[in-house]
Amino acid sequence: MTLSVIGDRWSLLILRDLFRGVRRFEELRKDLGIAKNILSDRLNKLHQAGIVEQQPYQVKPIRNEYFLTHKGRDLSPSLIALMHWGDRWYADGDPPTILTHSLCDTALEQITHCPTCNEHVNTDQISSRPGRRHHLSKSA
Amino acid sequence: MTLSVIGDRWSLLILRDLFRGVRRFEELRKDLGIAKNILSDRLNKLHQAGIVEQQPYQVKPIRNEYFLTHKGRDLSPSLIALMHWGDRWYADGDPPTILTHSLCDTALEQITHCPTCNEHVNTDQISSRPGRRHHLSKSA
DNA sequence: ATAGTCGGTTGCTTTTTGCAACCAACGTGC
DNA sequence: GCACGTTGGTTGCAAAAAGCAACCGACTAT
Repeated sequence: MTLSVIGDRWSLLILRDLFRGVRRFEELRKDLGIAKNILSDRLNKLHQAGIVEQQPYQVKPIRNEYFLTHKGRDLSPSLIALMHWGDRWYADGDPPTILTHSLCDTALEQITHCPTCNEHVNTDQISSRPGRRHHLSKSA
Repeated sequence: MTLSVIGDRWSLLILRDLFRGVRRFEELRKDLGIAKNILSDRLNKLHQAGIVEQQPYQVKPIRNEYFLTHKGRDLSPSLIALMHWGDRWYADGDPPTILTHSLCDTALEQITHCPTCNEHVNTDQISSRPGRRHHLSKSA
């Protein structure tokens, strides 16, 4: 499910840019180097999925600015985590984008937390178990 | 960069399965419904990218089990975040996979944390600023 | 020995993406 | 008012990626 929405070459990059405050079609296209028809298609699909909101800043012809919905902003932990991963393993200088706490401008961290032990959990202390459903699905 | 490695329809799903403990080719194929040639290709690419490790459990012909490397396990915060997002917005019952703290079997949480304020940050308190580099790149 | 499974590879079809051309409506200069 | 550039698209065609079916060698179970 999740990846049927954002699991292509461009959607996450578009979302990252929207997150970063890029709003207009042409800005997105230039920044990402994406073909216009694909960008158009992805923005519409993300809109249909309720992740992106279109706000016309002009009618005749309709011209939109693109914003993240609540559902879209709710992807931020994923984006932060992916960006940090890229920074750790592919850093060749300063990271291109830093997400910060708007109140103090500090770069944010992602923490995996155990509510029972009330402590930080690092990656080799993570197990997995299936949910109650029988069939496996593509929820992530 | 990041998305040139994991930004396709299957890689994240494969990683999620590996994370979940699926080890063998045929298991992956059945679970995901992916074509064999694509699975073969993705596993090789992930191997080349240093994300997946191949351990032969049989020679003649060589047959591998697939494991995550440290670099691969380091994607877990991203996977957790994406799975949680899917659970929140597309839940139709119990989540298909639950990641837990191996010490106490509690389902894990993802927290966005500000090291300066030393507190949890929710999505509408997040800003972004560019890193020092001039050109924009695809690091996440 | 026969059948079935596992982990692939090869070749072909279908789907997705990329690219270039085009277009309508606006803004800008004159 | 008119030419010219910009923005935000759409359309049509070529290229790349993914899906599908067939095959294959080595093992395993009967």
